[in-house]
Amino acid sequence: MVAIRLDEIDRKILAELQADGRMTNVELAKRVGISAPPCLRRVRTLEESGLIRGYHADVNSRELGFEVQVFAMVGLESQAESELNAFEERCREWPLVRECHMLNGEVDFILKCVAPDLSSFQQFLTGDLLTTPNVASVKTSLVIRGAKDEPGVPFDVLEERMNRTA
Amino acid sequence: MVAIRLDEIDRKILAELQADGRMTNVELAKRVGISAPPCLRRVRTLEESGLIRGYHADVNSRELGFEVQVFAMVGLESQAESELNAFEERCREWPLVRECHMLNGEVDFILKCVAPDLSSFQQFLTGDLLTTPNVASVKTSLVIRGAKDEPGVPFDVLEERMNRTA
DNA sequence: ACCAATGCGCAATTATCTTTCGCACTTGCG
DNA sequence: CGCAAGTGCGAAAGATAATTGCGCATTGGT
Repeated sequence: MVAIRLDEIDRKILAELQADGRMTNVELAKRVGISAPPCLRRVRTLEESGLIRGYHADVNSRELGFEVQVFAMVGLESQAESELNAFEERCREWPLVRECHMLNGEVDFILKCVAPDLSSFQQFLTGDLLTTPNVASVKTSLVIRGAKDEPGVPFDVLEERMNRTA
Repeated sequence: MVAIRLDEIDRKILAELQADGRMTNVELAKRVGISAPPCLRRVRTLEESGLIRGYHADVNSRELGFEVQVFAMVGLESQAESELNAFEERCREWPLVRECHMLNGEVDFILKCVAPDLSSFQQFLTGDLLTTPNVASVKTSLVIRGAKDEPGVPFDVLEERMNRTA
């Protein structure tokens, strides 16, 4: 994956598509100040370079019946690379685990999980997570309420940095 | 927001749009097994009902220069509702904070943060987060590497539940 | 059995995307 | 300095997709 040089227009495109991924190409072109064809070419380039990984509908999981969100801090017995990989692979296979990040510090992994209800989660916790070999400790915290949830890039910060460097 | 009754087709639509938010309506209709017009009508209904919150491009923040990801566990002095709201409002204003969740247990909030580099984050930590009134303790953990990151709904689990209930 | 309501599919219109072409600007070499 | 090659842009035309209106079938209730 080559490092693509991004100009102001590319960054605007990314910001707009992050805000509204279904925007039409003509609308996008209008907003970033160029005509449609070169705009589409830039988008394609951004997609092929991997800077745009994809587009996803943001589905309200709570309304769909996943009312429980839990963060789980996991510590392992062994931190050998093979063991770390093995645990990560397990996480990829568990549908209730939506995110898995390896951390520094005393905890090895943090997992973001969803579940339809508490008993479903407990079932997963005791039946799957805690019975996984090499798992030494798990501390879970229920999400009481969400105050902010905007995965993505803060483009305002990015612009500021670019202007400083330029 | 009324509770919408979802049939199999609606759930397929949600799953497909979560996987690929830019899919054309005709392609979507083909995949879920109906013709284009009723498919579009269903999508509009799902959007208006709030089940689909929006569509977003998934931008590779690391490639864009945000190489640092940090989870911050925050404890407050006072957990009065007004204080909780005040802290949440702060989080919404900080661009480096992408997620803020209120938790049960000893920690009051967990924050997912991004930053261009460590010093930027430290600047935010010492300059903003730690100087915020009512913040009692902050424990941060750097993300070493990400193993899974698929925000959204596990539709396979949902289908299984529906079939069991039906 | 009838009627209303809901949802699907067809067809036509409208909007959008894709492709091709030509032009202007920059870059590098003679 | 001049010229050729490469790159990016905008305009226009053909292809594709989205949207709307309407008729019909199915369902649920009377």
